[in-house]
This record gives sequence, structure tokens and C-alpha cells, in this order.
Amino acid sequence: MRRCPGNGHGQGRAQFPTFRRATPDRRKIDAAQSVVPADPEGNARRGEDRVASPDAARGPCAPVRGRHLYMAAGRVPRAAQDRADRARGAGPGRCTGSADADDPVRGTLAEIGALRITDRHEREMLYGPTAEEVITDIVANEITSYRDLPKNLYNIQWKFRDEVRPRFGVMRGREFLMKDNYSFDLDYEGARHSYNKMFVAYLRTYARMGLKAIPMAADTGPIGGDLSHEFIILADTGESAVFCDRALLEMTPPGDDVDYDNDLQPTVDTWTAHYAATDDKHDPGACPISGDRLVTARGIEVGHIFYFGKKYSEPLGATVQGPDGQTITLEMGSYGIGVSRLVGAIIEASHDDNGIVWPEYGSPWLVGLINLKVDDGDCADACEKIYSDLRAAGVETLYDDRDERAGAKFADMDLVGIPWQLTVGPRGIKDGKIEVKHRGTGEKSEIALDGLADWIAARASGAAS
RNA sequence: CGGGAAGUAGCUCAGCCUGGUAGAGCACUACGUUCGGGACGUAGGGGCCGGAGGUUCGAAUCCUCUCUUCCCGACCA
Repeated sequence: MRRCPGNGHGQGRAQFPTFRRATPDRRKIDAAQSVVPADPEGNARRGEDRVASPDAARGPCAPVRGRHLYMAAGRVPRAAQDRADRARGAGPGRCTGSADADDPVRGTLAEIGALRITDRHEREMLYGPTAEEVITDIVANEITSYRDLPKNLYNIQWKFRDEVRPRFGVMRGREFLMKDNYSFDLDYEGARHSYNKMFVAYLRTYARMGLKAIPMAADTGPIGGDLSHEFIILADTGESAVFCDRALLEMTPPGDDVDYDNDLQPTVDTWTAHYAATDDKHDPGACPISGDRLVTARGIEVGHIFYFGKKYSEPLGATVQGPDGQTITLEMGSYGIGVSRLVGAIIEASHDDNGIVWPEYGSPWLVGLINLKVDDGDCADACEKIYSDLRAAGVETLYDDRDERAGAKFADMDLVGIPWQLTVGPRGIKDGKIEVKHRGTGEKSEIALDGLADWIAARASGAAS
């Protein structure tokens, strides 16, 4: 991101998008910029994702064949939001920031350091710095038996911070989408197992998004606790310097055969056995590994997990009754993923000279459909059918029906980086065939229209979640 | 809150040092050719050079002030 020439001056820094300039090709950069802005009027046009000819952007009266790419680009963060909403079920998040300070339960929030403020009506309020307190309070009120444990609750919401200096687009803004998990266990062993499960799950989650995330021992910071790891991905444009053992780069994340009920400690141990530290923890004078094993790079933090025991459960009274009638104070941990910044991180880690290379996990669309000749009846009919079939199958699709040159459409589709490209042109459609291209590998093949349903079914079950 | 840069065409920039009334690429308009991997030719349109003072016969250019933006640091996912 740092080298992408955009609207920046001097150093050539730019906002999103974040792939670096590989060639000084202004056309790509111009196109990239057109993809960026959240759509100015796209809200009214939600639901269909088509690429438009520039004509469409001129005014409401202009004939609309499709919609300009940037109209659809607001979908990237929106898709993340939608996914989050879907995962959460309907309705707004339950966890909000402020609470009445006079509430006896909330009162204990002050004891653990929550910020006390007075609002314009001179009411005393407490600002919850994190959702830990709220979640803990919910559990304290709702969970009363050891039989309900262990429990793992999650909270997905946009968070807001008074960021001193917002920069790098979605990487560091005043608002960001965050997913947090909170584990509740009866004892330390259980809590440690919960921690390990999330540790492994996060390794796999990042791997599925095409990211090599390296767990690094981290400060527990304001959340507290005595066990914590940051998940950092390496990118030239990372926000901070990181140092780690070369061996970590060669390790393979756990595969599909992980059994989360087994003891995961050995797996965690192998990942934490090697040296890895961010610059604020790295002391060049006291580095335990030799220079030839030490990798110096830049990293982006994409997740942070904590074990913090009874820090919140104790003061907030999150207890259950055990089998012997004893009161048990719960052991807790929390596990966060920066969802919105992941969008930027993925692009940093996955791009080439032609643009973004979205992994299937994380891509705003799974399929890009290109109509090479929009005024050809056969092509248009085929595309409409394919488009509706894909949508019916739940496959998120961007349909490029602009009246543009073929080359421009291919290049734009590569730039946007959608994993699968379906190309419909007069040459192939005569024989009932369309072209399939995979963005990541560049491999192209022809498939028959008849067989498309199977292809769609495979895609729909493969990557959608 | 400190430090450093930049403001000139829709966009990215050159011109400024050595004052003489503004250029390039892309984008845009028209016509023709082209049309399955970001086409080409010809002809065009478009800028009171961020703002205000000052120096000068003359200021984008030199001086002063001012506004805005960007970058770096502290902080943080």
C-alpha cells in the first residue's frame, strides 16, 4: 500500500487499494482508484452487481446498460458486514458501550477501570472500553449451571476509536469491523483448551484466506491476563517491524483432520517453540537465535487472542454452581479478528502485477461473468441465464455487461481479482461453450453450457459459507 | 501534540533554481479504421497555476502571511 501512487503527494503514499505499483502503468492505477470509493449512490441499487459503462455514471436519465465498477465496490466491506450479520443472526449486536453507572452490576465496571464520563444531561455514564465486561455480564446473568459450560460466545460489530491518526484506508481507520469470541470454562485446563482451540482455528482460518499468519507472543495490554498471542501476516507494507525464526515461515498450518476435542497443546507448542516478536518486544541485543535464522520483516496484525482467567468474571460475578454445590468462578479468554482490516491484509498478501488475487474465502464475489459482446443476442441470452442460475445457486457474481473492448474487460476483471472468471463470447457460444479462468493460477479451460450447472453446484458448495 | 513535504487541466505530474503570461501522459469530444487479452489515426475542448499581500515594466516562477492536504512519530486491531 505504501508505494501505490494515488492521491498522495511526496512519498507517493495512497489510500486503498493496497496492491503495490509493479509498473508505472497509469491505466491500472486509474482503474484501481475507480474501484475504491464506497458507492455514492449504490445503496439504492443494492442487490444486483453489474459493471456499468461510464455512461451510467452520468445521470439518472442516461441509458443504463450496467453500472460502473465503483458502484459495486462498496460491496467489499459491505459483503463482510453482510456475512457478519448472517453469522450473527438477525438484529443488532447486543454489546454496546455505555451503561448507567448507578446500576449495581455496572458499578463494578468502574472498579475494573472503565472510563467514567458525564453526558450533556449531567448523567453519570460508564464507557466500556471493550466488550469483555458486557459479555461477562450477560453470562453472569444467563448462565447458572456448570452443565452449560464450556461456552464460546461471539460478538461481531463495528467498533469506533478516537484514532489519533487514521491512515492506510481500512487498515487503520476510526471505525473497523471486529469479530470477538469469548470463552468461558470451569477451570484452567478447560480455559487453556479453549485457548488452544481458537489458536488452531485461527491458524486454519487465515490459511484458508491465503494468509500465512504467524503467532507471536504479545503484550496483553489493557485487556490483561497472562497469556496472549498476536497473529501477524508478513507484508512489505506492514505497520510494524517483526522478527521471527525462519522455521516459522516453513510450517504448514493444521489441516482438515484437526480434532478439536483432542489435546491441542502439542500443536500449539510447535508453533510457539520458535522465536517471534514484534519490534516493541524484540531486543536485538538479547535475541535468542542467530542472525542467519532470524527473519526481519514487516507485519500486519490480523488477530489477537488472550487468556485472562478470572479478571472479569470475579468482579462481575460470573459464577456457576458446580456438581458438588460449590460456586465456581469462570475462567475466560477472548479472541479477536480484525475483519475489515483483513480485506486490506489479504490484498497486501495476495496480488500481482495485474491486480488483486482474491482467495475464495474473503472475495466479495466468487464469480465474475464477462459478456464479450453485449449487442449479440446469443451472448446476452446466455449471460442472463448464467447470471440468474448463479444467483439462484447462491453464488455471488459480478456481471460485466459494459459495452467495452474485450481487453478492457479482461483486464478489469483481473484487477478486481475475482477468483473465477466466466467468459461468454460469440466465438465460443456458437459451439455452446464458455471459458473459465482461475485468477490465481491463470489456468483457462472451456466448458459446455450444458455442464455449467454441475460447475456451479461445485462452486456453490466449495467456497460459500 | 511534535517533525517533514505538497498544492499548476477531471487524474498523475513537469515547468519555478536562471521572472516574459502554461505543458505532458492518461481521461474527455468528433470522425474514420479497429473490435476474444487495457486499439490506432486525424482534428478538438479544457487550467484566473490553493488564497491574500508585496517586489517588478512584467510573477506559476522571487519575498511575506494564510488555508488545505499528505507523510513520519507517539497510540492502537
